[in-house]
Order: sequence, then C-alpha cells, then structure tokens
Amino acid sequence: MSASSSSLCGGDPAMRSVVWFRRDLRVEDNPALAAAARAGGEVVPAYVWSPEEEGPYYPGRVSRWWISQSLKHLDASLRRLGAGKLVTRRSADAVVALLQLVRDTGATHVYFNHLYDPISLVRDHRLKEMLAAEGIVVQSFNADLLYEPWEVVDDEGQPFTMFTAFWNRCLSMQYDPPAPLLPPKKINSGDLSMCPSEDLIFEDDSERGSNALLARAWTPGWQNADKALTAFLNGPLADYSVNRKKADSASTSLLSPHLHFGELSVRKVFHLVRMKQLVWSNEGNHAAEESCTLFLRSIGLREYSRYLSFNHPSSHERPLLAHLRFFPWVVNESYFKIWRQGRTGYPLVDAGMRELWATGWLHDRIRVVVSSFFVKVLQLPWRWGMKYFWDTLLDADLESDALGWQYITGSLPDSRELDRIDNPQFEGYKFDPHGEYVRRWIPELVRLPTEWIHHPWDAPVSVLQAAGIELGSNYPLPIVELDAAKARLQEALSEMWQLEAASRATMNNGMEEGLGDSSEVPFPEELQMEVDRQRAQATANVVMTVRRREDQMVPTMTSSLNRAETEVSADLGNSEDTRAQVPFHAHFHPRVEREDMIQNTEGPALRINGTHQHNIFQQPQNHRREALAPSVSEASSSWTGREGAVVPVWSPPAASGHSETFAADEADVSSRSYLDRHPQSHRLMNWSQLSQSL
DNA sequence: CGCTGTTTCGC
DNA sequence: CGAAACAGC
Repeated sequence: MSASSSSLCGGDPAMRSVVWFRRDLRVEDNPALAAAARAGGEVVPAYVWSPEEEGPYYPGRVSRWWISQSLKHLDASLRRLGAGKLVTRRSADAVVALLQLVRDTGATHVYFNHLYDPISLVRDHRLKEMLAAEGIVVQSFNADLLYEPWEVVDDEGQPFTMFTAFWNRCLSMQYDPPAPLLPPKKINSGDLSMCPSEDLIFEDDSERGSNALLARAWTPGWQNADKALTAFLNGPLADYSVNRKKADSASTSLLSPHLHFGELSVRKVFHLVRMKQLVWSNEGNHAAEESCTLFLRSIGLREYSRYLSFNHPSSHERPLLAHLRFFPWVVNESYFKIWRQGRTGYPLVDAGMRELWATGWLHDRIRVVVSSFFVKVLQLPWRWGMKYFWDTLLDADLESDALGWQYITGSLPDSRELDRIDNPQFEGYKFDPHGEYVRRWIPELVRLPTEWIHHPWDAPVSVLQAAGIELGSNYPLPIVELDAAKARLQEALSEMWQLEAASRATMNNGMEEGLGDSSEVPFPEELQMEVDRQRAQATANVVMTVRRREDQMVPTMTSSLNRAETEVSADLGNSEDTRAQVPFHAHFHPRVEREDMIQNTEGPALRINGTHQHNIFQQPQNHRREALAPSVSEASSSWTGREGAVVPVWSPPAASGHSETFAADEADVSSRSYLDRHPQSHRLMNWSQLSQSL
C-alpha cells in the first residue's frame, strides 16, 4: 500500500479509511463515520450511485431528487468537519466501484453501516469477502435500527412472526438501544488528488421543473431532518393520538423520507420521544403519553419491516403465507391505470391517488385505503401497487412498503383478513368527515355537499346537477360495485384454496414443486416497454428534452398550485398515462442477475459443513449458527460489539430472493411451518373448508 | 349505573 | 382470534 507517503496527518500515518455512505446520509450518530474518525487516520468519505443494482426498484424521480439534495448537504457537513469532499462514483456495480476506490486511495480500512434489503444483504456480503481477500479491514455497524434483527428473538431463540410480539420484546429488551453518537469533532482529510470523483446525475431536463417544486415543500439533509424532528416533538407529537386519523397530513411527523435516507437516526428519535413520554407521564398527561406510544409503534413498524426483510428476503415479491400464492389476481391493466389516475369513482380513493401522483406524499391511513381498494376491490396483483408506490412516493422504502402491502393482502400471519373489504364510503366519513380532503384533490366534486361527498352515486339528481356533476361523464361511477367485488373475492378465495389443495396433493405425490405461483405476475406490458425505452435512453445517454407537464408535482396547500393541480386533473381523462416516466432501470435482466448473485455469494460463509445452504435466512437454526459463530479468520468482516459479543457476518440469501430453489425452500420450510404456527392461518383454513363445501 | 352480549378492529 | 369499544338491559 502506498500509505507510507501520507504522513502529514495526525493519527496513524499508515492508515487511510474509506467510509461508504449509503442510506445513512448523516454525520451525527453515524457509527461507521465515528469509527473511521476515531481510528485517527485519513478518512475518505464516499458515495456510489449504482441504481442498476436495484433491479426493477430503480429509485423514482422524487427519491432521486432527495438523494441529490441530501448528498450536497452531507458533503458540506463533512467539509466543515475537516474532511475533503465526498468522493462520488457512478457504477453499475457498487462492489467494483468500492474496490477501485480502495485501490485509488490506498485505503486499508472500509467502514459502512448495515442495510437489510435483499439486494444489500447479498452485495454487502460480497463486498466484505472481496475486500477481505485483498487484506482490507472491513467493519460494519448498525445505524438504521434500534436492535439488529438477530438480537430480537422469542424465548426459544426463534424470530418473531407477529408484529405485536416483536415490538413488545423490543420495548422490554434487557438493554436499551445504543445512545446516539455525537458527530465526530474532526475528520482528517487525506490527499484526494489521486482520487477523482465522478459526476452523478439524478435528474434529466424533463424532471427539473417538477423537482424545483419539490424543494418548496421539503428540505432534505440531516440537519433539516433534525429540525423536522424537533418541530414534531414540540408540536404535533402531543396530539398524535387524537389527530392521526385525519387524512390531511397536518399531524403526521413527515419524518419518513428523512428516516429512509438515514438523515435521521431512529435511535435519536426513539430516545427523544421516550424522554417526552416520561415528562408527560409524570405530568399525568395521558393523551400525550399515549401519543408517544403510538408514534413509537410506527417506528416499530419500520423496525419490523427490516426484521421481516432480513428473515424473509423475498418478502417484497412473495407472500409469506403460502396459500396466498394461489390467489387468482385480476390481471387488468386498465383497472390499474384507472386506479393510478384516481378515476375509480370512490372519492376517498381517487383523492388519495391524485395526491400521491401530484405530490409524492400520502397520509398513512390513505395508503391503507388505496392499497386495500387495489387488492380487495380491484383484486389487482399487489406487487403492481407496491411498484407504483415505489415509483411515486417520496419516502419509498422497499422494506416498509413490502410490509404494508403484505399486511393489506392478508399474507402475513397478523394481517387483516383478505375477505374483509373496507368500504371507502365509511372510511371517507371516518378520515375525512367534512369532505375537505376529497374536495382538495377532486375539483370535480368541490360543490358536492358533505352528505354525499363520499358516495356521489347515491346523491339525488337535483343535488348532482346543482353541483355540476354528471356521473359517468365528469366524474366516474364506481368502477366496481362493492357487492360485486365481495362476490368476486369469495370466488377468488375458494379458487385459491382449491389450487392450494391441488398443489399440496401434487407435492405429496413426490413432485418437487407445486403448481404455479400467482405472485409472479409480471409487471404490466406498458411498464415493461417503459423499461426498454429507459434502457435505450440510458445506453445512448440521451437527455430527454420533452417537458412532461403531467409529472408529479409538489405537496402543497397553496391555492395557486391547487389551481395548477386542477388543470392537471382535468387532463387525466384523455392524457395517456405518463406516470410511467419515473425511470425503470436500464439494464435489468432478472435471470442473469440472479445467476450472478448465486455465483457471487458462493463464498465460504455460505458453506456450512461443506453443504451449500440455499437460503440461510429461511432456516433459523442455520441462520443462527451462521450468525453467532463468525470465525476468527473472518474478523475483518465482523466486529466486536456491545459487551464484547461478536456481531455476525452478513449471511445473505443465495439469490436476490426469488430463485426457484428458494421458492421450494420457502414453500416447504418456511411458509408451511409459518402457516401452522399461526392462529389466523387456522382461521383462514376453517373458512376455506367452509367455502369449499359450498 | 354496572353487567354482558355484540360489533368492531387490528400492521 | 381476542381486546376493546359499544349497545342494551
């Protein structure tokens, strides 16, 4: 290594570290950065933009905008602490880019913080192996969670399978989550002249206008996240328990995008909220105390989403309860488009979809409403909906969204039942009792009295006329009647059980695998074509010049922008669906990639007693063995944590989470036992027998 | 009232 | 299903 030449800085002159930033874009309570700073050598902060790795989950426009802003903010903070500029690299493969960066800088150490999505689990494991092979010391840390997934287990040492039990255990752990770390006092900058940065491009010309609007409503960056937290703690938090059911977002924390990109430490949030809670508890302010409990529960759901992803890396693509894989989804792209455009004829659903489309934001309750409608009334494949959320939400988060959609779809043991259809009319009066939310987002209905605002189809003709509404013309009739939806849902469920039974019989007859898996419905053709178009674009490196006025706009309540929104809404009917302009990624070849991953991860860590483990996560005992026994030789890719306990080396799944072997494994090993262990599954079983006998 | 059958709702 | 809110006595 060339480190001997760099003796100008303090600390160990022979030491130079790379800190790899990902979704931990902060200097406060950032264990990887703290460790590098503490080590005393020169620190090279780095960011690699490698969205191709995300496969179909190439970040959407608003997410990319957020990253670009947040990186600028981070760079400025690092410079203030003495670091050189944030080194940026563009690559289709972050591991390759990191290795190159390490060679460029002559670094001997690499520090980063853990991520728990399936892609990262595999990639980070591969990185550790490759760096270790070159003699580089790698240390990785928990910066994203209160407790690492493997720390939270039931009395038998097994991972929890229901949220409530999981969260109760988190709240009653023997030790508190680590206290947040202060920012490093000083970071030694190395000589980065040999270490060029590459320009990162996060938006094209067509997106610039919409992105400029975003900046009016949101300020990315860790210090702004901190301000948002303080504002929330001192303001809306106390009334959270009362206000959280209102559809307009005045009472939500608005912290989710900050948390997603790691601008805000969840441990800091946790500790500060608990302190508030203690104060309010002592004051006897029960409502405020309850608010803290409820808010922390939503933090807990975020924790649980990582927990689920870690223990079931395929949870963003496949239902955890096996029988759901046989649900006959309605593959209807026209339904899908109508849902996206907010033209279902159910005002609350339509208002939500238009808000999402226009602003990239949606209140949690409304997310449940629109996704539940998607799955239960339209019976569209839930992964389509999840993908759309991914493309459009400002706080798009694969783990959280997978949890949410699986919950709605009834494919988690503690989900709500699939056969219980939520009535958007009733929910409308619950979450939006005066119809203000609907009127804000559906200008067509602005003159409709509150009495009819959530069910215009029942309104007398005279009322509709007075409001200027002609159903089926300027506002649609319900796309599907709820009674029809219920009937179709019952039918679909009994078909699901028949298929499930048939599959089970097939497997009992010695077949390796059961019948097909309805969760593998591909994304719609038009979106596939979009992929191709984006691919062509990326390859040619062509910058789009067409301004797409239908692109998402900014969250705002100002009247001027409301008017702009009105125009766009009026457009919806005849404009082609342009929402698909959030790029999909350029070089996505699922099968090839999958094989790559299998090869790449066939390292020593995946071999236990010489036997290849298809998927360590699916088999708790293996996972635990792996997790708890990192050998000394792997010291470079593990670390010594609290109380001297060794924190595990990452044990990635064999594939990104959807290989055929994995499917067999999971259906057999995981989901069936999963099914057997859970009360609700039994409930569903009873129901199925009932419906089959009809 | 306080008791209890019924409905609602849950990540 | 099971806790909690609710309605009815």
